[in-house]
Amino acid sequence: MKHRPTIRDVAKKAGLSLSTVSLVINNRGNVSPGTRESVQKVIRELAYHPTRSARGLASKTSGNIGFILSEEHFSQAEPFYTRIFLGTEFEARDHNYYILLTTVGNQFDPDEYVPRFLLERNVDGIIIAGKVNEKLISHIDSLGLPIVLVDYEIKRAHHSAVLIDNWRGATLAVEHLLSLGHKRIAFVGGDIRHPSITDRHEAYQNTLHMAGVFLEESYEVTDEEETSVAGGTSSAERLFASGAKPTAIFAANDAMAIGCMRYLKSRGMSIPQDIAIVGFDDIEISSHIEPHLTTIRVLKEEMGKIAVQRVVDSINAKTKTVVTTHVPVELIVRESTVALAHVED
Amino acid sequence: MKHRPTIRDVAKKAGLSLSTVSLVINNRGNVSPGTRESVQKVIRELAYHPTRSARGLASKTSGNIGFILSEEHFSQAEPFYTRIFLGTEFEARDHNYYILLTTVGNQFDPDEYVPRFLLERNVDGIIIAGKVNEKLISHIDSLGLPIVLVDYEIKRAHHSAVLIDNWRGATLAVEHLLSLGHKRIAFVGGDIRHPSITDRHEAYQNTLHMAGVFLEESYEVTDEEETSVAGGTSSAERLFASGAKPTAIFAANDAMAIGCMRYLKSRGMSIPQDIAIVGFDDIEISSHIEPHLTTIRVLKEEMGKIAVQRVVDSINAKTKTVVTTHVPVELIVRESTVALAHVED
DNA sequence: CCATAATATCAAAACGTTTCGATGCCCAGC
DNA sequence: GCTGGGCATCGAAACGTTTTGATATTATGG
Repeated sequence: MKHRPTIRDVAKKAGLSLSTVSLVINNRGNVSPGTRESVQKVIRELAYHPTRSARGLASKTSGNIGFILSEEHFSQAEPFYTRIFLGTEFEARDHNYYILLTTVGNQFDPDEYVPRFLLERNVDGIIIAGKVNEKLISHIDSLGLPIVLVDYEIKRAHHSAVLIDNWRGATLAVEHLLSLGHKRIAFVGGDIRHPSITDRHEAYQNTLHMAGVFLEESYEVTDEEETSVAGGTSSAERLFASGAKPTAIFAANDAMAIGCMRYLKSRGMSIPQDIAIVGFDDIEISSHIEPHLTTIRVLKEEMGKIAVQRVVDSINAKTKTVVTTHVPVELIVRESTVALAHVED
Repeated sequence: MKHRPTIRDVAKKAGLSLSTVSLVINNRGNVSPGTRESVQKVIRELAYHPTRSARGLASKTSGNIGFILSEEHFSQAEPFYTRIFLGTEFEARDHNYYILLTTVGNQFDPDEYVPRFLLERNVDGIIIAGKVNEKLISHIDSLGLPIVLVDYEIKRAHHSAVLIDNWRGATLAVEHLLSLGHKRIAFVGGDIRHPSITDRHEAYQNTLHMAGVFLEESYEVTDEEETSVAGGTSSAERLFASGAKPTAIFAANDAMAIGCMRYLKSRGMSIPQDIAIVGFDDIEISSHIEPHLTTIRVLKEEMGKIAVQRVVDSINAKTKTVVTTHVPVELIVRESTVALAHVED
């Protein structure tokens, strides 16, 4: 008996059939309490543990959850989606799943490349973080795998999603600036086609509108390709080149806010005295950069955690139900915002 | 034909046996070029792809690599090992492996808890990051799985390891301070039992010794439990309480350096004018904190990458060979160090 | 030209589970 | 006393590959 014990060994020692042992292992079927207990005893004695691949083959189940992220988001420094991913790793453990990570390009052609774990039937459900090609999503749908979207949304198709309360976050941010006396509040957007950014933009406009503040178009820079630090710098540059004279900037995320700060500093403006600035996401750097950035806190790990719960629910559910969760946000006031010194305008 | 094609379908359509098709798939055995090609053609036509669990069951192989991290290191904020982990995720993709992550406590009792992927035979090799219980390591050894250690080392047992060039890094750091005219250079250590910290400590002592600098024991604080920000703060406090009058501090890692900075600032000392400080690791915060921290850069993602290469090599190798890699380090001079203003002593 | 070796292919067994349908049993209901 | 139905258990098939050993064919060397 050099080999690891198999379910066969357990059955033999317990004097029962394979099927009964299997039923005990999976807590299923009608097994008498006495039998159940004696099987469990034998399992303990032999230190038996079922093999994942055998189990997978027989039950068409993998015990894994696929995590899909677009390549551009999984850059070394990406502080946002990476956190969500780590959140899923934590939570998966408690549900006895493992996370398989893959990245995908912006394009998707099922004849060209399909994530390996899909081809190999190696996942029971999928978590998609951020924006990916919709063809990929419908391809996964056609495989019948449960999908949970994180920080992304698709209008027509119905999928469970874990979303940021972007509208409220952006509203909090702009109201904070308004309450400090700012009126000429610029918006710096990045990739405005991402649903999250779109929402933040609209909430920005709405909040100003409700407050009776009307600004020229030049106060909104929304044609930047990348919602990144570099994008923030170039957006800030164009903002000021356009002739706008903001006293505050609301950036669509912390990366862009940091990019703006970089530009402002390079032009000798001081933050927050000359320009106040608010970000969104509360990535780790934000609390260390100088001045510490006022921002909207998003619970990134929490989003990953919820995503795992959702996808596990879907895997176990017989009936397909979609659930959309909006995780709450919080305004974190730090040093990059201060009351407007002298009221102009 | 509603189902996914199996290897059987391929064999039938190609007019060959299962075995031959399998040989083609795995690029093995003697298959005539013509046959090989026609099989590949059929595979393409049917869009066939082998199933992971079936393959796993038959070949006793999982296609996964286990990543083990101690719980305390996988805290939400842990910026060091998390990076190594992400590095492995990247690299694994290129080798057609997936990474399964698990955390373990400081204690290890094989009768109590064993990582699930070991019980389920769901990994082909193991990467261990940082310090974990040695009993766990020998338990894995007894399973016959290849192990690669990252940022950890065990004297007696021989395992492949990916290590930081701690000696050189610490030497660079201290020499940098010496070259700026500092002599009273304190060392703040944290968990001195971790091999990496030990090495840094010894290199610190050696470098001072070579330079003919001799300091009292009070300049070394090495009895802190945690190599963390909090540990840094409390170490700094005790350093100054001991009567030492350092003009510079070499902290065993960035977290501790940041902790020290926190203490120094709270006591109204200015960095680097009153006290220069050097860290180790170059975590992301270090380039954003004020003043930007001078430190030793460690290529964390690179370490993860190398670890994957090593473990994949070991998996494929018939003969067990151990390889130790020291990844190079680099001194990054930022704002927290400056030449000593007036020479004392 | 024969013996041996290398090449190409195949049939069958093995991998370790889950699941399906069958079977016997005991008990409730009429 | 018979019938139908849940309960507990079982035997066998199924899951989709790889691997092993056999066999037929072709090449190689003396």
